[in-house]
Amino acid sequence: MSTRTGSRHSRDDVVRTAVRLFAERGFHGTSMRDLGDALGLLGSSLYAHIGSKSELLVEITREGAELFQSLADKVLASELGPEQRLAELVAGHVGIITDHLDLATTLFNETRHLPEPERSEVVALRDRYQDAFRQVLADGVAVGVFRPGLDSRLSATLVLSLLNALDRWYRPDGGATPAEVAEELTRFVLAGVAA
Amino acid sequence: MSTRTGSRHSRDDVVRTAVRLFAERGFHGTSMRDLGDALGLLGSSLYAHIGSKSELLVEITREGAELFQSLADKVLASELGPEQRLAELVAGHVGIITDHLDLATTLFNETRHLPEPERSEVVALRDRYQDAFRQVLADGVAVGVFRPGLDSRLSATLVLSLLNALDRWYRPDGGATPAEVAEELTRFVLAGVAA
DNA sequence: CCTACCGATCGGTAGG
DNA sequence: CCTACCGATCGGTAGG
Repeated sequence: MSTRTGSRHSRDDVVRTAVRLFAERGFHGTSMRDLGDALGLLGSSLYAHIGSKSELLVEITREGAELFQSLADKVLASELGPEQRLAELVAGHVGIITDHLDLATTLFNETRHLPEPERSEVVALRDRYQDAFRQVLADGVAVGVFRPGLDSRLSATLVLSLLNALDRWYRPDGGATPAEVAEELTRFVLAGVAA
Repeated sequence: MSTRTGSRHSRDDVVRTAVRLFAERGFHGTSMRDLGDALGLLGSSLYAHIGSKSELLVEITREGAELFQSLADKVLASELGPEQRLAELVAGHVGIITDHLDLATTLFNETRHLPEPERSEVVALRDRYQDAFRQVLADGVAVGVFRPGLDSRLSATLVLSLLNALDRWYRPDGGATPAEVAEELTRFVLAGVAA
């Protein structure tokens, strides 16, 4: 429904529309003609803006992975204690997903369809991110605010399981605001690891 | 690596191989020729056993959804209290995923690619299953074993977020046995809803 | 289960 | 960004 007359699209328009379609139908479920249709041009015309279909996926997943990585860097550089750090990670994570729902969905579901070496790079970023959670949990155990004997690796996996599933059920027009969701998730997570 | 000489495949061989490939590469990332290759025959030969590619996905997702539904039916028919019911649901859910990993992965990731009306049917089964969790949580609040004021709908979503993510990280050759995973998940879930 | 195909669609390019 | 294509691959069928 965008104005057609005289409207040329930017490369960014193409990327943003690709994020939406990849999230809705999957990478292999979206053809370049689908993407062109959504923008009001031919599939072949997309190649004036991009080099290839997989380039789009690379760009999208990398951008998503970097959002999470920036959050971890910020929290780890802070002066907060383990409990506050965990709460900041949870709230920040929820914020990224609620603000960039299609980006997160595409990152979580389509990373496996990335070509190498980009797939391995995104997986490595994800592992680094998960390790930030593991570190914060281990620190909390060490200073006694989290349960003694807690398996920090497994617990990081469980916390991220909870957080990453958000893209599967959170909808902006749903009952809860992002802040309410973050609060509820924080409560659940802290209960799960509390001393 | 199956014996090739004189070996004809059953329809079930085709379905089981499809589950594996759909889990690994996704429905749209798996061609009928891929599937034939994995079985040692031509893509076109598959049509001696099945009617269509989407029929395979329908059968696979329906089978998966029914496993979970059977669990819910069994637990709801039991004489257990809410806490024990929740523990049985968690343990049973973990058992289904660890015993049928590719089936669960395909159910969770590929349901959206189902044709209608089958997609809606599977979604309805999933909603019924989720409602079993919601009911058990609400009962537990009513009798005082779960936290007063707990939002049973949201909590059911969170519990299932935790459980369904299992297919993303559980590996049979990983560090933890299914029983250990179930125990850890039960602990985490019960902590999250405890009074 | 293979041979021999089918029309449709795929990602992508040359040239303007 | 369109016109006019390309070879490759898609799901699927007829006939044996």
